[in-house]
Amino acid sequence: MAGANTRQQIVEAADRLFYERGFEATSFADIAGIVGASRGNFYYHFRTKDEILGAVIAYRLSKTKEMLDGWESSAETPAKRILSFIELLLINQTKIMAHGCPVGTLCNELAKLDHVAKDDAAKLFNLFRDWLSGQFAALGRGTDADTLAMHILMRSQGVATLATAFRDEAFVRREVDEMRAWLAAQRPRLSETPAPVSDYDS
Amino acid sequence: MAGANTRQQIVEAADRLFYERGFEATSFADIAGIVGASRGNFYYHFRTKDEILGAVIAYRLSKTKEMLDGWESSAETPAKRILSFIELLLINQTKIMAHGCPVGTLCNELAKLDHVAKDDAAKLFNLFRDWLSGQFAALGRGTDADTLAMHILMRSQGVATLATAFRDEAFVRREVDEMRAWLAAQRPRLSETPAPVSDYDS
DNA sequence: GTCTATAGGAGGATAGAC
DNA sequence: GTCTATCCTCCTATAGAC
Repeated sequence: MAGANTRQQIVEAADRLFYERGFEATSFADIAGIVGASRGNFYYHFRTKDEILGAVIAYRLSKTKEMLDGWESSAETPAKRILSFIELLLINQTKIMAHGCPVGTLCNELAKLDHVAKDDAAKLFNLFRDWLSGQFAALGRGTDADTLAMHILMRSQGVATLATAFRDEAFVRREVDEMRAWLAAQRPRLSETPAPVSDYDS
Repeated sequence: MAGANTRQQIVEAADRLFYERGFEATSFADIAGIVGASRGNFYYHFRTKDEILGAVIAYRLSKTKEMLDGWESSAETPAKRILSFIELLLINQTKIMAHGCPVGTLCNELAKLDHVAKDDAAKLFNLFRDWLSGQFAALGRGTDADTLAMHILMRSQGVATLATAFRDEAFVRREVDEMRAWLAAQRPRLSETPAPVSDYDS
C-alpha cells in the first residue's frame, strides 16, 4: 500500500523477517502479510527474492553506517566509542537471545547456501571491522589496530552465538564485563616499548 | 540399499548435509541422492523430517562424547586436553571456513525457526561446556571452572563465525595462538590468593 | 524393507486486468 | 502501481505393489 514507498516497506519487512526467521524460511507471503500488499505486486518492485536480499543488505549497510557515525559523534574518546560497540550486546540482548546477531547469522546462512550475496553480507562485518580498527588506531595502536578490531568482533560474535543457545543473561553480562576490562587494558603501544596488559582477572 | 543399516546411512548423509547446507535447505531428495535409496523408503525409517533431525542430533551427541572421551585418554594433563579443544579450530579449519561450526550454526538455525528441537541441539554445547568445566576444575579452578569453560567456548564460536565470513587463515591461527596463551595463563587459583594473569600480549 | 506412483500444499515467478 | 488468477516446480508425506 501507499504508493512509492511500498518498496521501502517491503525492504524493512524483509529485513525484520530475514533476521527473525532467516532468509530461506521467509516467504513472499510472510512479507506481504506485514506490508499489506499482494504477492503479485512484489514483482513490480523486485524481480526475484535475491533482489530483495540485495536491497536488505544495502539497507543494513546504510543503517550500520548511520549507527557508527552516531557513535563517532556521541562518544568523545576512541575508548568510549569502542565501548558503544561492546555494549550493543546488552542493548540488543533480548533480540540476540532469540535470533542471534543479524550479521553473523546472515553470513552463516548465506555461506551454507553458497549464495552469490554471501560476500556482500560479509561487508557488514567489514564496516564494523574498519570502524573498530580506526578507533584502535586513534587509541595509539596503529600497528595492531586491525588485529584488535578482529579480536573484539570475534568476541562479540561468540557471545551472541552462546547467548542464543543458552539464553543466559548472567553469561552475557559477565562476558561484556570481560570485554570492558580487556579494552581498559589496551594502552597505546610503541613498537619498542611493549606494555604489559592483563585480560582475565575475574 | 543394504538392509538394516539404511537408517544409519540416512542419518549420516543427513548429518553431513544439515551441516553443509543447513537443515531447511536439505531435502529428502538430497539425502536420497547420497544414500542411493528412494524417497518413499525414508518414511519406513522416519515418519517426518523432524525425526531425522532428532536422529542426527542424537548421532552428533554420541560422536561428540566419543571425541571427548578420546581426548580424555590421549592427552595426559587437563591443559593438554583443553588444547585439543582449541586446536579443533585448526583441524577443521577448511570445513569451518566453508560451513561454520556444526554446533553453533545448527543452534542458530533452529533458534530462528523456533524449532522444537532447538534445546536438544543446545545439548551439544552442554557436552563441551561440562567437559571443559571438568578440565578447568582438574586444573585447580574449581570455583570458576564453568565461567572459564564458557569463555573458551565463546571464543571458539566467535572465531568460527568470523572464519566463515572472512575465510582468513591468518586470523584463525592468530586467535588460536591467543587462546593457547590465555590457557597457559590460567593457573590454579585459591579464593584467597588471586594470581595475576596476562592474556593479550601479542 | 524397498520400490513406484501420487496426493496435497507451499513457494517463487508470470500475465494481464484495472 | 496494485490487484487477481495462474503456472510450474519442489517439497513433505502417503498408499500400495513387490
